[in-house]
Amino acid sequence: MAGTKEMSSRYRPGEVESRWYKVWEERGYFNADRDPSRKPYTIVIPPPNVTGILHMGHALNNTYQDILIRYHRMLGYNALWMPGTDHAGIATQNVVERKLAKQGLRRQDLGREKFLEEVWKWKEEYGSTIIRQLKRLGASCDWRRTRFTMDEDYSYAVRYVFVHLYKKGLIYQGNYIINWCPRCHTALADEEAPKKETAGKLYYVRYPIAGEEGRFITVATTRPETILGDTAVAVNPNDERYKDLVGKKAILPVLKREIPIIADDYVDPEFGTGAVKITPAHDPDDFWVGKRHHLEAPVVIDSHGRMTELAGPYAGMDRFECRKKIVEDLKKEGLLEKVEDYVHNVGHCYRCDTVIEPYLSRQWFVKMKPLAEPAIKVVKEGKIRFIPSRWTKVYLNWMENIQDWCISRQIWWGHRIPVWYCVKDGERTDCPPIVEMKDPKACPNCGNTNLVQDEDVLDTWFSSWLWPFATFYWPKDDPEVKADLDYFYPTNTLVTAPEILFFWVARMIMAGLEFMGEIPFSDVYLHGTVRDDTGRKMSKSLGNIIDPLEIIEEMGADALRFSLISITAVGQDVYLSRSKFELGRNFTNKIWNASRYILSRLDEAVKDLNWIEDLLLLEDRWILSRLHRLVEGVNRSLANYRFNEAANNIYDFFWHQFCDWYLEVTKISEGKPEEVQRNQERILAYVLEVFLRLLHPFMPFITEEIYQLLKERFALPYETVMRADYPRKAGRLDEEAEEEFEQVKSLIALLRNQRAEVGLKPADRPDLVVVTERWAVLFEQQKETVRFLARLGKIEIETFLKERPRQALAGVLPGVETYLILEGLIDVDQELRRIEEQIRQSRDAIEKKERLLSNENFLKRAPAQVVEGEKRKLEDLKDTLKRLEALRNGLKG
RNA sequence: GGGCGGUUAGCUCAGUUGGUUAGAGCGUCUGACUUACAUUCAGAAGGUCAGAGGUUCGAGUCCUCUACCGCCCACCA
Repeated sequence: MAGTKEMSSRYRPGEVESRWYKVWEERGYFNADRDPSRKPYTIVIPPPNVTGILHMGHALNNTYQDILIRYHRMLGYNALWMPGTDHAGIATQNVVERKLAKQGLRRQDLGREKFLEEVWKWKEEYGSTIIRQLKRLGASCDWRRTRFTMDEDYSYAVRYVFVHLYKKGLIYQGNYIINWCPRCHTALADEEAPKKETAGKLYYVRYPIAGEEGRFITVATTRPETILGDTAVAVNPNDERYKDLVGKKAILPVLKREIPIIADDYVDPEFGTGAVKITPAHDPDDFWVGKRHHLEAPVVIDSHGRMTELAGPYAGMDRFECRKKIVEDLKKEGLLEKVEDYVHNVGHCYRCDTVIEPYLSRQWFVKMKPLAEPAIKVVKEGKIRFIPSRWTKVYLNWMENIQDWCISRQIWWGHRIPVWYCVKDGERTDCPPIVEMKDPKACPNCGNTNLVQDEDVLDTWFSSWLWPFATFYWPKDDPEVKADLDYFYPTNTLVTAPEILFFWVARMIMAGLEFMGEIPFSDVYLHGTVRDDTGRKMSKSLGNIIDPLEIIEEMGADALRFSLISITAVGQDVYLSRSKFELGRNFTNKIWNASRYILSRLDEAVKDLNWIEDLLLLEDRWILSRLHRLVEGVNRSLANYRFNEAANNIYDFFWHQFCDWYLEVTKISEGKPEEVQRNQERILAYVLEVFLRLLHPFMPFITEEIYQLLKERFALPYETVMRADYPRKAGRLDEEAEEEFEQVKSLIALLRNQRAEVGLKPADRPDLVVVTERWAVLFEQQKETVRFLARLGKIEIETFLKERPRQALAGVLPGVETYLILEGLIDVDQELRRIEEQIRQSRDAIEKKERLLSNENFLKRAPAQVVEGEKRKLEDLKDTLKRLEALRNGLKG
């Protein structure tokens, strides 16, 4: 009563959700502290970028995590969801650079220190946006523990790891080709240099063979300016055409340098001429060929995209100008065989669209093979499992072919590489680089105090891969820290998108094993990608995003969460449109109204949920059994990460069993003693209460709101549904009640169907005669239910037909005939035709069943249970046919 | 070029180890303001489970091949 009066028929999620989130957070319900008396359950959040705003992918990802956390919290685990954000080096730096650009400034104008101050300022101001948005979603993280990958302690861990790996010989410096934007003058990650289909030309160029006048080897290239940096021509070792040329020299056009002709499997004999020019300094593939064959790598294009001194006569020219010029020169020399139009993929700077220049430079690497081996082992041994399991193969395949990891980035925002060089007179000395935990004061080799730190910062993933333990202040030498780690690590489940399986997941496994000596998590749940309803990935640039916050505003976080989970099958991509969220919105509305109704129905005298076994009616036994079945199923589904299955079962139970049937049946008061009615009220409240706990991980807000309203009426044992026990022990399953109530339901369904067919109005209440031996007792008991739900007048149950009612619509169920008395509405001929049709169908079915049951192999090999079932079905079919035939004869006669 | 996913009702998709007459949501059609809910209720129509072959007493489900769609990886100049 208190509360029920204010309950309007429209649920208002906005107010409810912000109110409860605040309460939960204030009361510390999200917090998890070490508690040896309870088992921990830990999830680390895949840290969103500080620049991030919540998109649908986050919404899906974090809903899964929140369901897992809330579920386990209710199961009694000490559940910790560790939150935080990632500094996201390049992305964040770009955001701040863009902001500066509006004031007409470049980062170089500010200088490193000032620029970093700007980034930090930006981070303080906007970095918590996504955290606030996660709260709107209902995320039950322990926010006290929120970490950032650039926190001081975290940076300590990063440095520790670098030093550790360096000392172990797993970090080294080497030359590498990176994506370089000559306009922005910065290195770009592969994903920041998207390949675009570009119309270009394929130039066929003749390289004369040294010492064999008039003989050529023709190569094809899209970038003739790189000829100047060629140090070899390569052919496939099995290519008969060129076999005799391997080992000989070709003369590089223009520069007239002699370069070797080499054989390498990399060359595809089918493409172009089957001969490839090798430019190790300006093509990533050629770079590796060059490595294998110990070729020189002259740099002919500089960081501004201009030709270097090594380009000889072209020095100082722009790379594209040079291309034109060199093509002309080749033509003049008669070395240009032909030019073809050619469409190929070229990397472009995602910021200014400049064509990327592959650029050779010195970078830091991590040797991956030694780290990968144990990480392969734990997956093969099943210590870490992927859900869905198909990702196991993808993971192993990548790990077994792993390449060394380039960890240096030429940007400013990030963890500065902890390497110092000994410098004298502005030049690096031959002293080895200094790599220490403490900033060095002097070179340990020569005592020189003029030390210069490496300019570069570390790849963002070099800090992210430590997330599962660095967030717990590892490797701080502190008993508290150690105890915390010992308790919460390894974590349980990692929930993420497959896009970062290699970037992040695989590396966390390696880091966990290397630094903790233990796997970082045991389960990896990989969910699908969120797409729009035409199948395109949702992205800002495509303009096809559906903003989760808008959906939350409009329909509530519960509706958003439930809709997402319900329509996303395990590991499948999900195609979204705004209308799909109506599913969840309508469900909240249904829950709200059913609850409102139940609360209003409860009699003053009803003070507890303890229903009395002896007073149970069929429908009560039925709904209780269905509830217990649901509890069992939901736990099974959740244990197997089948979130959508759990959600859909809960939905179906509540809407189509509990509301459509049970709630309706309990409205009948005729023939129900007072105490039985009171008992049903208790069951209504009981089912609702269990249902709320069952649903809570999916829809935390509305369940809490209603739970508290219920609490005003009943002495519920829990302060909050958040900390209530999850229903898990299935109560008794009452198969008899389920079967019998299904009989009643099908009788009602048949009658409703017939009513609709003849177009009866709701107010029309025809009488009914039911003839049945099998269900006579049951139907006699359930007369009121049938009468009420099928909107009938008088019902007579007979065990045999005394006299066929003349004006009646007949129906047949196994073991049952029904006669709906409809004076003046029956067309005998039409009736006859309808029954004839049913007889025909019935005979077909019987024939099919008899064929099956006369098959000896079936009888011999199928399980007895199946055979029994089929036999019973045949009996029912025969019974139905018999009744139909009797009906027909009756009508004819 | 490899690997993976998908193809089931008009649309979007479920369908756990092979076992009744293959389900849901939306949409469509018919009817209803039946005092919790029109974000609702009752009812209906709609499927040779992409195609072919195989295994089996029995296949949407397992195997092989084909077609189309999509994704990921890869060094085609």
